[in-house]
Amino acid sequence: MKFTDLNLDSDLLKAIRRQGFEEATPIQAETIPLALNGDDVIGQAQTGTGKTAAFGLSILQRIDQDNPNVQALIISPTRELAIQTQEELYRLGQDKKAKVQVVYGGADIGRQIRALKAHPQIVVGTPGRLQDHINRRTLKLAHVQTLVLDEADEMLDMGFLDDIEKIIKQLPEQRQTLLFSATIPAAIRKIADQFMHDPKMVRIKAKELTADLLDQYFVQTKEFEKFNVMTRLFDVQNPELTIVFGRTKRRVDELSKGLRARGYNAEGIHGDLSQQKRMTVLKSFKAGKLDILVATDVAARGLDISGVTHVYNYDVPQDPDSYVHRVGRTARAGHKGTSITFVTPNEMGYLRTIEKLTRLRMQPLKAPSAKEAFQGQLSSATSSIHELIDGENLTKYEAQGEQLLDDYTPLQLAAALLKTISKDDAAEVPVKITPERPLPRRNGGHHNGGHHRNGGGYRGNRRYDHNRHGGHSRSRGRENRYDRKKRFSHKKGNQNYSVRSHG
DNA sequence: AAAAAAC
Repeated sequence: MKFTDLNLDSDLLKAIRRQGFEEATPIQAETIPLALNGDDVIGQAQTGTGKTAAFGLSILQRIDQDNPNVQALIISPTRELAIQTQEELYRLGQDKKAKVQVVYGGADIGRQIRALKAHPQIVVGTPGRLQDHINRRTLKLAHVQTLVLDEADEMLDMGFLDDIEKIIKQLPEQRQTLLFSATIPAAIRKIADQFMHDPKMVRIKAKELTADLLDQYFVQTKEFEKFNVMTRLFDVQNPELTIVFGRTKRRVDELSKGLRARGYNAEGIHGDLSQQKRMTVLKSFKAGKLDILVATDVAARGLDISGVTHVYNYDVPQDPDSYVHRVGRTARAGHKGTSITFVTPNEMGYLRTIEKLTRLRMQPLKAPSAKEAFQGQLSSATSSIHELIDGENLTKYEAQGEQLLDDYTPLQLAAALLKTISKDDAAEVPVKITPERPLPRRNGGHHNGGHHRNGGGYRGNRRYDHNRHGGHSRSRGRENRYDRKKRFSHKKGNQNYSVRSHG
């Protein structure tokens, strides 16, 4: 179905066209007519199916841009998702001149208050800060016509039920409610019974998340050698846009620090970082200035980052849903993706459970040997140097003869090669990652025993003192494209050592 | 058991 068949305003069609969309996704094709008709809708769909535009377009169509009141409210589980939703609505609503404001915690509330005074017609936010604005009476919801509960199952899991109920009580009874959720457990049904009127179900078949586009692997490895195995895999695969998921915030800190110590271009993101930091990290990852994003599950759901090639699960995810969401960050929009999950021998049961419940299969992958990793590094360095001398400027260099020697002496080229492979290089920095407490037993449903408090001696917290080696960055950031002299490190290529050859 | 979310 094409967007032009959906009875949308020319303003919206213009925005859609400008973004290069033509075909509506299944969730859009089914949801938009219902929502335009004013029906309540329960949409069962994973992220990445285009559900933001599904509710966004119908909201924008029904908005009265001459009415200064807040007419639509969208509640999101995480700040990043709220920001992303606001951005998408802004893009779709530009020609319509509808104002969209996002509010979330960890950011200056004064600025948000001023922005809310400027009369946005659509407000996107996270539960806590929305509640805060409501209490301060800086957000008035008396004229809201449409409420969207995005990632509703997620919000319930996070314990937002109370907040959401409180917010809903501020809304007019006469309104439209759109609820989106990947799963529809009993608790969601209850919310629907309580707060929705004769909702229409739109169900998108659990997107065959896989098969052709996503290559899923697992690597069996002992806890203490995981980190080394991971960097070897990086050396073999040359990650460009890679997300590494860790189980805890502390782990994410240690992993990103360790990766930087070994010269990888990595940054961490989790809920204890300032919102400022979270935003800059995500932004630079999206812009390709960062090769590796190390994240807790804060980044597992809903985030749409184009071009992610690899997802690593440094630890087996706690629950199957988490696995599905994490690996769903790659293989998006028709692109291929690879996921690699590390599993210790006694966690194999978890892996099998995930496979069973998600009906997904992971292929075993052998950890690369040190030699293979070394060859991977060598190959990267070689292709870097090749790029220096015969990349886009080959013809120029050929025409100018000795110009090459002026720019890069053979000594410099040799040094570049050596730097990448040298024993003194950052690649050799030993990194110690504090072992995590093992996962609780799956059966029985109750966490018996094992209730040590955090820091009860278990996390002995011996920090490794990394030698830092300044200067040598493995960044292949796109912004450095023309800064050739600095770019002595690897570049992609290296197909020979692709992970698929082990499959 | 952990993560997310309001100061």
